[in-house]
Amino acid sequence: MQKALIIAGPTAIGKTSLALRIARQYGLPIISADSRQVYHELNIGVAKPSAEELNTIQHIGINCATIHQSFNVGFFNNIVSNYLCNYKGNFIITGGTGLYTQTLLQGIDNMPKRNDELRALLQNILINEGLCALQKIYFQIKNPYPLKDINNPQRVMRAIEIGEMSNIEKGKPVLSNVLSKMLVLETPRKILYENIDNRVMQMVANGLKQEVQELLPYQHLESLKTVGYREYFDFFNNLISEQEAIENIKQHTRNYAKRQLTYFKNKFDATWIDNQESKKIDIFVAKFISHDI
RNA sequence: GGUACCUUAGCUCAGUCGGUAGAGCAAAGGACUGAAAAUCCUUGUGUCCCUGGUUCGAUUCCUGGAGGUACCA
Repeated sequence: MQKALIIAGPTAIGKTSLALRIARQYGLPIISADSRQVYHELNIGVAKPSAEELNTIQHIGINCATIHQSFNVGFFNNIVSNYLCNYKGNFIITGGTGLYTQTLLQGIDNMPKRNDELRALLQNILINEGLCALQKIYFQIKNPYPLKDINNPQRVMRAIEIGEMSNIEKGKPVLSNVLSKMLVLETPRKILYENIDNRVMQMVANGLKQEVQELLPYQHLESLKTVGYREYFDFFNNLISEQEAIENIKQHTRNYAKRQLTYFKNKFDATWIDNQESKKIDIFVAKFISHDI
């Protein structure tokens, strides 16, 4: 049976390097479940694997979109689905975007796609009349998408976009015929936060500032609402010093890592292993990949 | 050395016309099926710098001290 090893965990914990190592060892392709590495314009700030690594090992889900497109889970699902039409071997899934991984496992229901015109309209209502106005629209829907989070403008807008739930069909998970196992890398919180700070400094040393500067004309795109870019935009817009921008990047990356941990903890059935325990990790991987089940 | 202002939650600061105090950020926890590195929710007892005084009662007013900032010398 076709198998997928899923490597998850918070940012800066070493998912990419582990995935590469295993990919080399077993000759497996890597599917990247990362909502920012899809954009070919973003490199340093999204900790993308190097060009050389991308050339040596087959990657799916990297450099497959442009920042001018509003990429989303739907696109991601299709890309992976198409790939698996022709590929029947084992593979690795890695990346920090929990939603993307979850969707592969659980499927995405056949709901209306994103509608940019409607979004623009709703966005206008939100700005001019406030969230209450959007909530009113939502409450008028007869059979609405169930919302737990009525104070979340993004969610309310999406629910309005979905509209009546009556015609929604269940989607079939892309991985429905694949045997999968998930490994979440972990480390004490304090060490994780130190790693994050160090990696941010590494990104700065690698030229993050220049990468962001070149993207300055596109700073308002949704794809650039991304940690590492936003903060440097603030610097280039003379709102904060470069030092402050770097501190903010560290801070926001830590916040992000925490959200990822919450997601992985509560949405998946996974094995958690300390990222230092490479023997344990190797055994886990070998057991899963090598043994016939 | 003189004058003025400041000292309150881990940080930045509100505030109490005298009845022991609250925002933002952080932190921790949580939600999340087409923006997900996004977006949203929950959680705030801290010698209110120290000392003495006035007062039923002081973090709040007054005295003295310590530390800081600015300006003048």
